[in-house]
Amino acid sequence: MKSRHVRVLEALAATREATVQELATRFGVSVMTIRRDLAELEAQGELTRTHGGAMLSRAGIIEFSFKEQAERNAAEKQAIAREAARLVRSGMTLTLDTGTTTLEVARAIAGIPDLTVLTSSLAIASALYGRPNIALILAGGAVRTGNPDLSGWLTEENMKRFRVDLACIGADGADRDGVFTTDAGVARVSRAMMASAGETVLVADHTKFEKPAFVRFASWSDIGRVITGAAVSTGTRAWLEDAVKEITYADHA
Amino acid sequence: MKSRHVRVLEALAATREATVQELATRFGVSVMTIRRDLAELEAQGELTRTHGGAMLSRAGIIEFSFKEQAERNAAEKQAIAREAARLVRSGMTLTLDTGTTTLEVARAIAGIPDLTVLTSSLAIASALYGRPNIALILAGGAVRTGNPDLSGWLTEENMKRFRVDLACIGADGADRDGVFTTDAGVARVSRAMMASAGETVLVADHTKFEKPAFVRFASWSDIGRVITGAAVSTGTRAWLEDAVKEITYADHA
DNA sequence: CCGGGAATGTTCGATTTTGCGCGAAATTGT
DNA sequence: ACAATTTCGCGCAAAATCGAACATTCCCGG
Repeated sequence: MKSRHVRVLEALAATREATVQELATRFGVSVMTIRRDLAELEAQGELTRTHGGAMLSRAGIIEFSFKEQAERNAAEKQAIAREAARLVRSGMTLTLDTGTTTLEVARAIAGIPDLTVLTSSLAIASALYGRPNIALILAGGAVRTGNPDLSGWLTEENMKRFRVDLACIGADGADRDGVFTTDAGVARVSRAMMASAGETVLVADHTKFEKPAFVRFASWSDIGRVITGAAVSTGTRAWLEDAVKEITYADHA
Repeated sequence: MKSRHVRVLEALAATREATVQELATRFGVSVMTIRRDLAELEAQGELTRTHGGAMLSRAGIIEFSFKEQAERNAAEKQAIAREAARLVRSGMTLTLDTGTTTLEVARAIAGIPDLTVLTSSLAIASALYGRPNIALILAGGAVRTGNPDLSGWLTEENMKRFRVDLACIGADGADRDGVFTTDAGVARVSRAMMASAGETVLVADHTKFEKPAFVRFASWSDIGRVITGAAVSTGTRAWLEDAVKEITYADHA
């Protein structure tokens, strides 16, 4: 039933409006069920009901959607994000890398006053869009297919034009030799981010460790701080604490 | 058992949602076991339970919304967009300005093969995201508050780095003296777009004419072609046809 | 081979969701 | 303005689902 709510909204996102009858046959339920769905969604402010159907809410607001990849270890990532947010003070400038973990960081810092955020992720841009307390700068570049983010030479060059207090970067893998990602273009963007930041913090959940991933874009000497989950193995902690000065193990009870 | 948790998430990553029954038969366990799995995974924030099954929690719908008169003259704007799409051939490069009319143009050209689109609008980027036939480049810059688009010096400089076949620009107003918009930053971006395009086409519905709007960002000599609605007054047509070579009046029955 | 604990299966009452009938309300056509 | 048509929503009953308590099976070290 909850899933049908989402589907109704998706249907409306495409056609802008739909009749009760259409939706009922589309989902194979009775009209009364659709009516109840629409009533709830209207109560949530998601749409506006009309006679015989519904249209997208708030007369004249258009909604668009990017698809974000399925997220794993959500609770751990949120705990990591909360720790990362503690590094951020009012008035700071920071860059946020692409990734689901950094997206959680974006959500965690959304309430801090007077921030300037530079990012290459459209997902993060969406999450912070409309916040009056955050000046949001999107690096230009080619939109990657399949992932809502930017990469390419333009993205890199744009990154080099800025200097920020803190770079918050993610990763697809990490081992003794350094930090990895799966996409070469994203790797170059991440390097540019680190180069123009006063401090670099790596946010990565425990599953990323001991798992290399195609492109090594940073060595541990480039990383000033690591925030990860409490579930990292003791074996990993051994060499990690040797390679990086500041390490935080975020705990999600 | 831990492996089943992962496999449940994998199954959901594929189908985005599943019923308890499906999962139970799929893994050869009882429904109660699946329920317990789902309860744990929900506690970890990995998914959202529904009645009868579960769906991905952060199955991320990323939303940009902007408040403008969108439904106003929607049919006319779509007719204009269809005409504009006829100018676009496979293999072309083009820039799309911010605005609801240009957004309709983006939707109209979404099916044309092998296009390269450069835009400053997050709404357009959203509409064209995921299309394999369109190489999408987003100009960098500051995200405007209240409107899902980019402006500022970075946006302008990025625009200057490209040369495209066609620039499709919108407007908030137009009169004998030229073309207007309400935001000075957007005006500068539009100017940069026109400067780097081989041809410029203005798309604007009939309500925009005889209505200046703060910043004049183009004179009629900069505009190669105008596409508007059939409802423009004869008085306006008189001077417009004198100022611009190619004019198309799109008709929406 | 045995015992303890965790995972799984089963039963059954409570909760939620769904569909239908009918009168009220709204929209449309004349 | 009036009437015909469509749509809406409330109450109630049927169906499905959920969750707690208890029984059973599996795993693993001693």
